[in-house]
Amino acid sequence: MNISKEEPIYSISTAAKLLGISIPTLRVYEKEGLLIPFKKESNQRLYSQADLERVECIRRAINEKKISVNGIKAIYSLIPCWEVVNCSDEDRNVCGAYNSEEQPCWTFSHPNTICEIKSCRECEVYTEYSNCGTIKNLLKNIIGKAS
Amino acid sequence: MNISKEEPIYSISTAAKLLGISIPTLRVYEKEGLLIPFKKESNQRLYSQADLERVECIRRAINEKKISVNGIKAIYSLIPCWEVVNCSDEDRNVCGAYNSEEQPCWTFSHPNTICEIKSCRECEVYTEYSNCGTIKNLLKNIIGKAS
DNA sequence: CAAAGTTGATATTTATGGTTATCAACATTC
DNA sequence: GAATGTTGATAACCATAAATATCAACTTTG
Repeated sequence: MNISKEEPIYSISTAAKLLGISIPTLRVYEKEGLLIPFKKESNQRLYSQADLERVECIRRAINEKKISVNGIKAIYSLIPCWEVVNCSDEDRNVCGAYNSEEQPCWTFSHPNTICEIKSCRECEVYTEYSNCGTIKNLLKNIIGKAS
Repeated sequence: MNISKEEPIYSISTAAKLLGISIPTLRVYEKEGLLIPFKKESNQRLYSQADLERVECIRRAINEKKISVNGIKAIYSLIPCWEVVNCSDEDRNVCGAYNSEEQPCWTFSHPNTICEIKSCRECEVYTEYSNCGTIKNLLKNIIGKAS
């Protein structure tokens, strides 16, 4: 079931335990914009299974591939979000994400764009294409449609 | 004149001096596949003005943007070289670069592909699109043609 | 042919990014 | 309402990536 994988159910302490890392580390990843945990009204974080896998992915990039956090952010910023969400030319002009090479698009607020109302945590760009090793495949697919 | 900017004229010691870095650092960048200096028959390296600018670009990524060397390599690997050189489907199947997310395409040998005969140092992929902040623009252009 | 510069490789240094510990204030739970 | 867990923030730690120093062997240069 897809729904269960996306369901935010783990508190930050259990998430940390399941991942074998500390709580501050999870907060740092979030602060850096690598992660968007669900937040309930009380501002408490909740993590889904998909979130945990995402973190494992990030950890592999840092610890095995030796890519720095800022490197990961730069890579995320290359995702052609404008094509995935198919935003308008006007949107692109005013969108900080479209013109950034340092921050993932989901770290921006998107006033006056199609993304304004969307929740980035649930956006396809964030959920589908910022996982391990899918970005180049996305590029292949998108560009493939052209030629 | 374009020709003078590409002309390999600086020895490694003068290149290092001009850049304000040490000789081993230049060798490391090369070993990592970030740089392809010209080599004369004697195996001695020669650097062009364009090479120097390229190194400055790399240094900015490392020192200011805080992107690790492996991060830079991963970013370079996302350049859609297959589209730039317009290689065939068969080429893509056998090309290590097409399927790598860790190494820039120019760090591969390309037997039985269109790139086999090309010198990567002079290839458009290497010279045009692996400089500071041009990759996302390249993506915008290529994808723009599609829609 | 002597001097200066190059080669690749290894060892060393150093700067810092990634992680964690700790804190007071607040929220939740039973 | 007592115990447990959360929040954000600051400070400390530590592993290691990035840079450099050094080496013997070999080239080039004047």
